[in-house]
Amino acid sequence: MSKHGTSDRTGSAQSPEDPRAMPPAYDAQATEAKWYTEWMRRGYFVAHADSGKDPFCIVLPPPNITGRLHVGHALNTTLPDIVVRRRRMQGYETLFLPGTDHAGIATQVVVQRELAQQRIDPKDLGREAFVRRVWQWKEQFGGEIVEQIKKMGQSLDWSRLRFTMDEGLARAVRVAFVRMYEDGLIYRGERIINWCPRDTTALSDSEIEHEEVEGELVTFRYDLSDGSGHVDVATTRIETMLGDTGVAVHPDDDRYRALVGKTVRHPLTGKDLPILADEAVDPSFGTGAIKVTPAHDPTDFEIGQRHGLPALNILTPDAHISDAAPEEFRGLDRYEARTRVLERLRELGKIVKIERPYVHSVGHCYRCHTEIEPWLSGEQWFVAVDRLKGPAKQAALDGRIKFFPERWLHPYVQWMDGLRDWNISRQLWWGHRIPVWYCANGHQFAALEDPDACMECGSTDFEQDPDVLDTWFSSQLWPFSTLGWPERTEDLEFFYPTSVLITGYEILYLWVARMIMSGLYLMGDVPFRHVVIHGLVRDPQGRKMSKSLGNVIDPLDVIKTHGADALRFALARQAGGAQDIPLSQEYIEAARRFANKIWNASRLVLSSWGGSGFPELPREERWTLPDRWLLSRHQACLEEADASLEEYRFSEAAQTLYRFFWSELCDWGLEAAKPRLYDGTPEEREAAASVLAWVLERSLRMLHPFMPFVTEETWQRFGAGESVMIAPWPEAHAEHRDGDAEKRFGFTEDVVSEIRRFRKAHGLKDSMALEVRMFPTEEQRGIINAAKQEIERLANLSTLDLLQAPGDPAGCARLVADGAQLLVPLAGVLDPDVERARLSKRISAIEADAARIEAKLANDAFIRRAPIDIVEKERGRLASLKDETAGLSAQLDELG
RNA sequence: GGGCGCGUAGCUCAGUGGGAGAGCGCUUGCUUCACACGCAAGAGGUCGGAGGUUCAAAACCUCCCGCGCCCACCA
Repeated sequence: MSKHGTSDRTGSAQSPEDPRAMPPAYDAQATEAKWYTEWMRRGYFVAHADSGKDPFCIVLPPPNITGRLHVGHALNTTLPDIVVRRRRMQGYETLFLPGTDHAGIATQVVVQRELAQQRIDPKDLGREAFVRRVWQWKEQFGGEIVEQIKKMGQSLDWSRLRFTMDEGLARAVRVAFVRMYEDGLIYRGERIINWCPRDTTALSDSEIEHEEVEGELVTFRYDLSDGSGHVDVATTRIETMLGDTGVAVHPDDDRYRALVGKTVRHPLTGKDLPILADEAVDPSFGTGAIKVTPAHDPTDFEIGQRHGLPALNILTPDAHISDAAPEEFRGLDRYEARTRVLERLRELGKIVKIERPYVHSVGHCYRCHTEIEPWLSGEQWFVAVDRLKGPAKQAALDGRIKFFPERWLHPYVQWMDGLRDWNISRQLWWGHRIPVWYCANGHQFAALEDPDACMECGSTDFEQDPDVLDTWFSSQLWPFSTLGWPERTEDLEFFYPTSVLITGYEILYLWVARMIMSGLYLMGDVPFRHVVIHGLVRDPQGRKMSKSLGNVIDPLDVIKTHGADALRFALARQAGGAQDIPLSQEYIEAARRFANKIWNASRLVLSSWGGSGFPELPREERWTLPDRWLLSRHQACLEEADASLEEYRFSEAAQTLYRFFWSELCDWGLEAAKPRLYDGTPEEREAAASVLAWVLERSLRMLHPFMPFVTEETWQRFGAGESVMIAPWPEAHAEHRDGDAEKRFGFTEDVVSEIRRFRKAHGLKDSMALEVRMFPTEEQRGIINAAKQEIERLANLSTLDLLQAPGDPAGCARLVADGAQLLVPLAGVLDPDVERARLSKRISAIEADAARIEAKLANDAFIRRAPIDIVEKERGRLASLKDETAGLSAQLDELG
């Protein structure tokens, strides 16, 4: 790449050899293809733990390898990249660490589905062959995912790419498991778990999605065994009564006090079931008595435990009626059984009433959406959370971990409070196999390495637990397992705790909360200091993106047509306050146009600026009013963007930059500089170009985290360094803030706009230069003199004459702008009707304004209580409005 | 049952105590030496409703209406 600045390009025509030659339209495709490779080649993404800089680390939430990414991932990777790129420019040693997640159940399901299409039953393949198939799947989609992420421009350190089942992380999982096992935090137990009958595996509480379902609440009758009466109980799952082993009432319930200790007779099995008293029963619900089904309901299981009731499991793993039930129901699936049991009870006259529809909440599998069965599946592995949740809660409460936005703290704390032991065993093949072995002599042991013999007795007759771990068990280690834990690597020492975690609210509990627990337990410190929660990307109608709706957007399609910068900016511009993001074509197109705007603004500035390197401002004495205004606005933009980004308010920062760049820099700053750029003395040209170059170059740096490609491509043309990626984040210049310049330039904007309005109202051609006279106040005279040629150009005036005495308004159209009277000697040629309409409209608008202010000022309480500067401001506004109406009204009178 | 978010221009949304904003769409004019992926001007809003606090409310408080989400062992 050739260096620039060896020749003076000012005013010279662009030639193909000119390295600054820029075509009139920005070419995102070419630029993006070029720069990502180049950044990689130069090693900009690679972190160095020994650089001596302060560390800044974000681990990417690892996408599942279930398939290609969707635009939700574009958001998920872009927001952290924005943060990382800015911190890198601020001089931190940044590590943005990529990886993918094996996503146990989710991936197993998609691979099974694929096999099903080839009519292959995983059981026929066997465990090992099946797992090999999944690894093949991983190789394909893991690779595609990486390519997708690269296309988005994310500055991830690919030399540290990890996968939740790679060798190092498998080791981490083992060490974590064994440590927790030996510490008594992991135990094996038999209790009711959430069972997905379709995936035939247990699920944790967090993997259940509750949904309102219309069912029926059936109240049926249990007759007392001694025939002396009955107890009525209600249920929404009548088939489970096949597994009833008792009836329970509240101990203080007088209605049933006499029945406690007696038995009822099961109408379908003939067995006697005890009536017992337990605090868990809510006497105010239904009949106040409940059927107890220990094998199929968590509450009932606990009641059964307390009272020594047997657990009668009447369901098979795929939710058919098991052999434990009476013969006539065996083999039925749960819904058929529901109907049949109801029929039988009705025949027996045991149905008391049926409430239908009865809306209640039912758990569904978060992967396949099948109704969950609370089920006694046999032994499962659990993480005991009591010792983990306290510290995890405390870390958030005392601010060691901060949530952005802060309102997510409360759901987190509440979730921790209500947390119960975590079921981590899954009856799947794809995942980290539980590192526990059982020997023929009944020993059970956990081991870091696959053993050759039983660690207790040396027996070689042993086998490993067939289950795998919940995929989130490995995910929870992500912030440190990826850095090398359990080894005390340089990376781990340097980058842990990581700085920020940025992710969607949907995995706050599944993932974020657990990383905090495990980080505190295994590392002794929080896994990250800030948690930034963002929303979900939705379709333009606000619907979730899903394959079944067919509204999934592949980020690569967007990038192909609009560019990665456009996608990034569109997302960032809408990513505020953890709100969901309805991603519409319009936003993306607006962002694409913005990239083009950046390109063209750069084109203009670079064609005028002859320097090379970081632009330097001219001496302050040379700054014109538009310069001062622009520098002031630019500084304001930096301050606002910085403040927003420190709090991770991406949309706010993006909007601030967008507005400054387009509405201020381009619409006014560049336009106001043109008189000097095109018609000024060489000194004026250079000064104007330098100010623009200085502001633009810094603006490109500020925009770089959002739009890395277009900013790099344009920034290169300054010849200020290797890459904008590693250029410093702009330093603040508080001294550039200039309220006076902003006020004065605001006046010139008003004058220009007023003249443009006038021209438009009368349909005067843009090409027709107007002559305008004014008799300004001293203050106005100063302002006009400071920006006369700018006003003339912006409003397309032939001359703007400043009179020494009030001019004769006869024959002139009168305009007012911010209290200043402007005379346009054109009255004779203007349509009086149009002029009258124009004047009337302006006058009534002003009068409405004035009336409101007058009412305010007439309010005694306002004068007394409002701050003096507010009152003065209103007085000033009123006075100037009065001035304006006076002139306009006079003219209206003259027109008759 | 508990908690949270949202309701502002036709659409999507920003705006948290002092003159109602942006993008897109719409109307009108303009190929002017960065950009028609553009420039300029304009139309369009009882800021969900009702009370309250305040000199002053789109913003703060209360209630209500509507939409959405999360949590919960409502049998």
